[in-house]
Amino acid sequence: MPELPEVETSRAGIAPHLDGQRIRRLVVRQPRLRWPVPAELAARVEGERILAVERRGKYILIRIATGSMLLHLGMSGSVRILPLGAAPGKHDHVDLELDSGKMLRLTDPRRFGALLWQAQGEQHALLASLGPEPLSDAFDGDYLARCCQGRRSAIKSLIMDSHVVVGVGNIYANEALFLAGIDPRRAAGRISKARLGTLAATIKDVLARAIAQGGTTLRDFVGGDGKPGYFKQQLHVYGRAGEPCDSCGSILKEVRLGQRSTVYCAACQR
DNA sequence: CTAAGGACCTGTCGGC
DNA sequence: TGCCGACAGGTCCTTA
Repeated sequence: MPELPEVETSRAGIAPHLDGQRIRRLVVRQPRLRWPVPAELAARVEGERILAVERRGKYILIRIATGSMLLHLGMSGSVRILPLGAAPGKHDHVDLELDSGKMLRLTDPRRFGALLWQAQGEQHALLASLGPEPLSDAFDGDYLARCCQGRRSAIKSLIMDSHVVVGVGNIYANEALFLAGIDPRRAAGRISKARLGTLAATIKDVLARAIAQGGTTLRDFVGGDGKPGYFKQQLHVYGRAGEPCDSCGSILKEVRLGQRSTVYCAACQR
């Protein structure tokens, strides 16, 4: 479900409800997510006050004095703020109950998400190897060109690699490559530095615009405030195979790259 | 080291 | 209506 804009929308939606709240109880009904929810997590966080709700890549970090809970939404995860006592559904795996009388509920049908613990002053291995934030100054054409140097894999696969840059998933990889006019199948190492500069800029642009629109709602994604995202109306290629290109009218093609659906315009993208 | 494929899990949809 | 395969917003891990 979530790429960076959806995770940021979720973070921003839940943060006002969590900031400064004391954690009354952590209820884990299903610990078997991508990795097991640590058995001692409830004991670590209960009674503690939430100091901040942050984000690194697609991880939401709920910070308390002794460390942070790391929340990843995987493919199908979402979070909602609900009143205490709301009856849980089949896929409502975790509730973070607050003194305010509300709770943060994690729902994740496919269970590719994760809830982990990072002690204060330490960095979890999953975060340690992440690339820069796409909206930061550290991510630019020079950096991207260095990553692409000598690489034969498809540029689309490379920009979706979280060790290169975080937050670019299948929707926005397709969109950014369309906007940059680059064929998603092109070998990363065979693209000019100037074009990679354009690509870095379009990645920033498409992500920033999607965040401003509250993300992309495909099925039932809603931010923590319960509102859907409105970016779907602005998608040029994702989910549009067989339809005409917005720019030139050619029929958009679909191929599979790294087992992911890839849609592009053979006329506009080279 | 790189690149490619499998793995994890459930729900939904299209075709027969 | 029922069954079966393909596919879905992620990404780590294994294999070659």
